[in-house]
Amino acid sequence: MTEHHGDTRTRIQQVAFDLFATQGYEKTSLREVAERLGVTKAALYYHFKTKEEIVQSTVEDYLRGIDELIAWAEEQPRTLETRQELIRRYAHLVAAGGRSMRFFHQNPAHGAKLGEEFRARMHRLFGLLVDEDAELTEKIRAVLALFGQAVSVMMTSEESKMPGGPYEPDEVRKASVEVALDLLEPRP
Amino acid sequence: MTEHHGDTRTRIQQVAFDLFATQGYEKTSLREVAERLGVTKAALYYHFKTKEEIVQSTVEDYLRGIDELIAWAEEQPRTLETRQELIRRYAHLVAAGGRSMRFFHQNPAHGAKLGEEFRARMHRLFGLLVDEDAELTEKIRAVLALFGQAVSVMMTSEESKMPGGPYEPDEVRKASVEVALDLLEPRP
Amino acid sequence: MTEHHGDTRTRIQQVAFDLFATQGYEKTSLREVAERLGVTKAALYYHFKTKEEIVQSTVEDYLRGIDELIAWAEEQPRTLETRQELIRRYAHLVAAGGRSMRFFHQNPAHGAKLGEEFRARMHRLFGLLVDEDAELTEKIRAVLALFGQAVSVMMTSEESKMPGGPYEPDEVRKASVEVALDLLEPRP
Amino acid sequence: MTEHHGDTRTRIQQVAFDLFATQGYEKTSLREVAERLGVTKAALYYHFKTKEEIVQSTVEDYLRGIDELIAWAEEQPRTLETRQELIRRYAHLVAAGGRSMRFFHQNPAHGAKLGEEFRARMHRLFGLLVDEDAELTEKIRAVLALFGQAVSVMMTSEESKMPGGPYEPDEVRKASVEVALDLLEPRP
DNA sequence: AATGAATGAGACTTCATTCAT
DNA sequence: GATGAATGAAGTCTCATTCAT
Repeated sequence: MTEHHGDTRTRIQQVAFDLFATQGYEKTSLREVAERLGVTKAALYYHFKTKEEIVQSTVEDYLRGIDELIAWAEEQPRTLETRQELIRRYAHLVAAGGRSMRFFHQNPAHGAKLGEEFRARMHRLFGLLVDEDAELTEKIRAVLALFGQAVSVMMTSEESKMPGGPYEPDEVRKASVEVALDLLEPRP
Repeated sequence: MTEHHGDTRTRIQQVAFDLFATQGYEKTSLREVAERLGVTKAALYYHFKTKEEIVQSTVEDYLRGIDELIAWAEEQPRTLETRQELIRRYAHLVAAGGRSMRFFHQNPAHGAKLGEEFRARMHRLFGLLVDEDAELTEKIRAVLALFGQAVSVMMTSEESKMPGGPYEPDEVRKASVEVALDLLEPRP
Repeated sequence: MTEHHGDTRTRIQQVAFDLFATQGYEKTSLREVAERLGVTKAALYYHFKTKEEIVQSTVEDYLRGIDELIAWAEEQPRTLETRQELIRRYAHLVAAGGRSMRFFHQNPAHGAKLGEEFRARMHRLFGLLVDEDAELTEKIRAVLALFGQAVSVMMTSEESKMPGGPYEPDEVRKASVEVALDLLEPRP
Repeated sequence: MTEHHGDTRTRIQQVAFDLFATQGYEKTSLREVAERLGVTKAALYYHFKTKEEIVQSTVEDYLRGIDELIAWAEEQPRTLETRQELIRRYAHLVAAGGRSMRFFHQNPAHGAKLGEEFRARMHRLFGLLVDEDAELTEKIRAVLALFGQAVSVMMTSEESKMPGGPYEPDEVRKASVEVALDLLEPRP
């Protein structure tokens, strides 16, 4: 579905997202994006109808990935094995999501539309990990298992230098999954 | 230390923060805050020199609390017992922080100054929980033990309805601490 | 006519005028004046009805002095001797005017009222120094004879450090008068 | 060096400066400028980054002219002949300066930057006209020779109607130069 | 495929001023 | 004699967006 408008389009998305993730969506003006690309603001409007659309188009794949994951999980039996696989797959999504994923977690309160869409998906994932009548501690464990995947990616990024780091993305993903699986392990 | 400017000052902080936490700092205009309070924008400027100052002044206590916690921990022996107590105390801070804490976690990329100050503190807490040469999984566990406290508060708030909820703040705090302590438990 | 409202009134005038002369009337806010005095803005309004009134009341004496000079000159015969005495007296006024005089010359475009009143007086003084059908060079000499008195005072002030200075006010006044009288001397 | 932004840019400078010179920089709002041009305020900001920049860009040529004059004079022998030529050239600059020059002399206290830059140049010109250890009267004569050029231009302008006027700009320039040269003439 | 010029809305902020106490 | 709290008007500036070229 990603039309091939040359590569300016892609460069816009990249530059815009790096800025969005660093400074926030609101704080980043299209003037800034345009300047950094060496084009005019108007050029951005040739490729995208609105500022929001830059976000949407970039984030689309990521959201679709989550949707597919949800769809898959809903067809599986509600077993521990499924839950574990869910985490494993989600970790891959998050790791691949890169920019997109960073954006969501850095701009949670980001103007209604997208923010809400993202939160909705998180809730459904959560619902797939834990029963409504489960113990509170179990619920918290589930939330952390989920959030843990994002946190790990953040820890990897250059800016938020973590002591001992930096780590290889893959190494981090494996470790977070390990921690998450442990969190999902049933307690006596 | 908070001067007694009557109570308009306090009302401004409350209204402003509820809006900041809900819609984000940038998306919330002082016009909105003023209208909701039934005063003019200029009135806000009588009490605070700048929009940022509304945030700063409100968040001050919370940050100071963390600073004190850090100071305390740095004087303790680096034992498991200390780390556990650190989490317990941090959980109390977060629970009491309410508005302030919500703001930080919802606006992490918020304009340099405050955002950075907050992140710096998180790093120091992290450094107190785990050694620099520890296993990566242990580090991730530490981060989650910390973030877990914030996540819990969010789960309590009305908007982000969590299935089975809402829960009592106290109940949630205890549960998150339990999960966190478990995460800190040394693995073989 | 200067009521004796204690001395706060006078202190306000002094502080205000130093700021007006340094930064300009518009650039100086009453907040600044009040702060430098250690009182509230509202206090200024106890002593003066408006910002403009601070100026008016302070400048009053100076303008009245000029008015009297004009009145005096208009009763004298239109001789060189009179013109010379006019300059001498004007030089004294300017030297005594200090703050007031500085203000006028630093804020010539200052909002209609006062600025215009001042300019009108300059014109009348000018008319007393030179005939309407005189040579253009003679007119220019007259203007400079007049302006020269103000310029001298400015040269004395600390900020606009003049090489070789600073000079004694009195010394400067005498020198400027000398130059001015020379300018008025009839040319062949 | 002045980029060719079409001619709106130039119209802005003209309209703005006429207002600045008439009412002062502070008293003139960009709303006023925009209205008089039949554009929106935002249009001004397309052409100039700030209100101050409108001034700067317009005044640039004038300041550069003075700089060149100073540079020239500093390479000449310090003779009476040089000083006289300095005045002649300065008179031309001032006459050509028109709007720019009017602005400086009407807004001497204008916000630090530009005002200070202008004053600095005046000081250097002054230093070129007179030795540091000269008689005080000689210094005053030099200052008047300099200021005289500006005063003349002001006298020409429509608003400050001078009796017997209005005069031709060129006629005025010649007369002021004559007066100035006389002021520079060495006294016994 | 992109630019130059412009707009309308609205943001933060500052100011002179008022008035009950 | 002065303050604390507030206001209304206005100011500078920024932004997302449009459109003819």
